[in-house]
Order: sequence, then structure tokens, then C-alpha cells
Amino acid sequence: MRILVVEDDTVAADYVRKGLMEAGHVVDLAADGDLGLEMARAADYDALVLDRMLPKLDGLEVLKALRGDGDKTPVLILSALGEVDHKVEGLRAGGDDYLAKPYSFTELLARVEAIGRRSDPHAAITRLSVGDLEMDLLARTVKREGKNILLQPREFRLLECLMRNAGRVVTRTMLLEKVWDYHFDPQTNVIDVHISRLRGKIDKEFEVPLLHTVRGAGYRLQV
Amino acid sequence: MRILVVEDDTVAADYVRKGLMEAGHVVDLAADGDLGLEMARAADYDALVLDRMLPKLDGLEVLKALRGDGDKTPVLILSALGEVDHKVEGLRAGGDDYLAKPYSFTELLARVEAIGRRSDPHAAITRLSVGDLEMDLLARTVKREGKNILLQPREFRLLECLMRNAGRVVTRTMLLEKVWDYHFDPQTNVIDVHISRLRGKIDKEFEVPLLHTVRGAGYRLQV
DNA sequence: GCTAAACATGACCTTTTTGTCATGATTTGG
DNA sequence: CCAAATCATGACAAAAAGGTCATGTTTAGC
Repeated sequence: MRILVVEDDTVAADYVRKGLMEAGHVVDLAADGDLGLEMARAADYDALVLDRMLPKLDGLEVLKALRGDGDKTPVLILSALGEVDHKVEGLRAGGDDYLAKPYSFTELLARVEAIGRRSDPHAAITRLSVGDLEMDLLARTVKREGKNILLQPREFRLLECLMRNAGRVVTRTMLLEKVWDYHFDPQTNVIDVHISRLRGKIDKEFEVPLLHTVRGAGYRLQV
Repeated sequence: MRILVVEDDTVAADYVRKGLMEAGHVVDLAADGDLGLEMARAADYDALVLDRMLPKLDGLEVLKALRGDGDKTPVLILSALGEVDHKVEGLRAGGDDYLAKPYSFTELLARVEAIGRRSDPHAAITRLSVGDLEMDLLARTVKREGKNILLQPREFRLLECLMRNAGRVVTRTMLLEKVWDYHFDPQTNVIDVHISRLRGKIDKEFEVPLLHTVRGAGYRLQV
């Protein structure tokens, strides 16, 4: 299993990493919340061990940010705060389990393996949403403000790519690769045209535009 | 959420049931391990709350039996035994979480909802297969004998409809409704044509045909 | 404010996909 | 075994989708 441990206490972090590695897992470490969130977003882990108290970005914030992305990676929250209310808070924020310090490593291992076990590798995401824009990958439908929007296949792929990278700039090169399977520059303005057509469907008739142009870079989907 | 509580202490059981019901869940009770196992097998619960110590059949045994069936319903183990080793034992047996008595109801609720949450009711099917024919609804790909088969959108919908009803006859009327959204007879042979084209792709070059004609009725996909 | 680059969009053409028709093959009931 | 019904399939036509181009608009640097 690939596990990301986000923990600022280097002694504890090394201890946990060593133990998990001996149990046959691949372990990455992040020392603060910012880095942890970034790593969790970048790679696809089977489980996260997240310290509650972290520099820069609090553990709960990291968790909320991930869940906000639609990321369902199982998370074990680790904390010195053993009170019931804190546990409840952690679980409500989207945590899968909560372990209070001091903990035994055996228990941590058992719990990480328990939460990771059922993170079905085939539990694919079937829905995406950005603001009031929703996409159902299975039904192949798109809605905004609850109203159905009819997209052509290519437009659908384009929007899917943008939604999967919501909040980030998607470059023209990325679009050509992901949406057109081109690995070269076609020297035409296909992208511009399809962006325009997409805009006409998802933004034109609505108050706030979601599809933003990032001059010189590409496009970004964001509220 | 539908929750099964297996607990012999009627006072505790009622207390838990009352609380869960107030939180908007549907709760069934079982007073011993035998009954609990039987009920868990019979119905499809979103989560199980399983007392560790039970008359007739021990909680861990119930859990092992369920996991042995391949049942993946999330289970919260409840127990007076608070020691680490027991927790580990419970989690190793396939439990998703472990709560030691005495527990606060709020925590129990949070934990049950946490483990149940991921057994997503929207965990839709994303793959279909009939014999060596496989369909990935998300990737929109079809394979037979591991070889990729390229289908047109309408052909894909047609095959999907047939695969979802594999082994059963799918009538022409059903096809018109599900694949063409026609609620009348178009008086043409669209179906015949598309069935023919589909056959050319999924059956023609293979040993055993999967797409069978049921004269006067419709078609059936079967090995 | 002018200019060049980058982007937006309407019009048009090409390709792909879908549907229709005609014809031939197969099945079933009498 | 024959005729009618049912189904299969190749050829063609219509419609839809995708792409290109030309032109207009916006932006950033000077």
C-alpha cells in the first residue's frame, strides 16, 4: 500500500514510517500541512495518516480541502487531543478513523490497514462538480443550476479535463494531450473553437462565468 | 442509512437504536450472534454495529463469517475489552472500526456514519462483463479476449443495454426505449441495422457468438 | 496610445455517425 | 415444401460532429 504520513514531529514520523515500511508498505512523508495537501493531491495514495496539529495548514483543513476536491482517500487522523468531541469533529470532517496519542504502533498499523483495505482500487469517481456545475461520468450528463446541458463528445471530454483540474490552469498542451490525444501542435485553433463552443453552453446564460482564460497559459475552471 | 445493531444487552441496544433512529437512520436489532449473522446475510445493510461478546455466536465469529462470504458491509465492533491487542484483533478480523465501552453515543454515531459513508449508495457499477466481453462504462471502452473494440456511441448504448440484461431477452420495444428514446415504433429497421453492425464488431471475428437472435421477441446476450 | 501577440467567434467545409432503403437469407406454420 | 413473416446486410443518404479559416476583439509591452 502507498501511504502518505503527514506529521511535523520528525521523531514520530520516522518511527511510523519505519514501522509501516517493515510491514511492506510504501511510505511518503510530509512535514507540514501545505506540503501534505500538495502531495496528496499530486499522487494517488491508498491511505493517509494525518496529524491533527500541523504547521502552516491544520490537519483538519487539509482533510477538508481534500474532501472538497472529491478525493476519497481514506484518512486516519492522529492527535494528542483524545476527547470525544475532537474525535467526532475529525470524523465529521471526513476522516475515516481517529487515533489518539499516545498510541501503540501495532494499533496504528492495524487501523491504517483497516481503512486502506476497503479503499477499493476500482472505486472510481463517477461525479465531478465545480460550483453549481455538475458532471455525471456514467450518465454522461452535465447540469448547471440543475438544468441539463447537452454537450458533444469532444466538448464533454474538454469539460471533464477542466473539471478534473478545477482551480488549476490547464495548459493548451495538456488539453491537446488529454482531450485530443495529440502529442504535437496541430497549428490550428481547435482548442479556441471548442472552448468557445463550451462557453456558449456552460457560461453564456449564467450569472458567474466558470471558464476563465489564463492569458499565455491556458484555461482554468473555477467559481 | 440502514443499520443492523447486534447487541445482547437490551438496555444498551435500545439506547443505541433510539439514538441512531433520531439521527435519521433505519435500525434493526439482533440479540445474539446467530440471529445477527442471519439478518446481515438476508438484508443489505449500510453498516453493522457488532458487540464483541454475544450469546451463541461471538461477535468476531460473526464478522469472520460475513467476510468469508465476501460481504463487505462496514462493521463497527463494540466491546468492553479496551486493550490494544483486542482492538488489533478486531480490525484484523475485518472490522472497519473498534469502539471500547464505555463509549459516548455521539462518538458511536460519528463512527458509524464515518464507516457507512464510504459504502457509497451511489457506488454505481462501472464495469460490465459477459463471457470474455468486457465494458468499462467510465472509460467507454469495450474489449473482447482482451482486444480493444471500437464502438460508435449508438452501438455502445445498444451493447450496454444488452449487457445489463445479459441472459435475458431484450425486446425491440425495450431497445427502442432504452437506446433510442423512442416511445413509438419508427417503422424502420434501425435496430436490425445496428445489431448487424454490432455483431460485425463483437462477434464476427470470434469463436463463440454472444449476440443471439430470439425470433419474434428480440435479442439476448449470452455466452 | 500603438502594435503585436493572444484569444474569441461566426461561417464554412470535411469527416463521422446515424438512419433509410432495397435486396437477400432464414425461419415458421400450414 | 411453400408462403409469409422475420431477420441480415450492403449501399446510399441525411444529419451531426469536428475541424479550418478569416475576421474581429482583447490584452500587454513599449
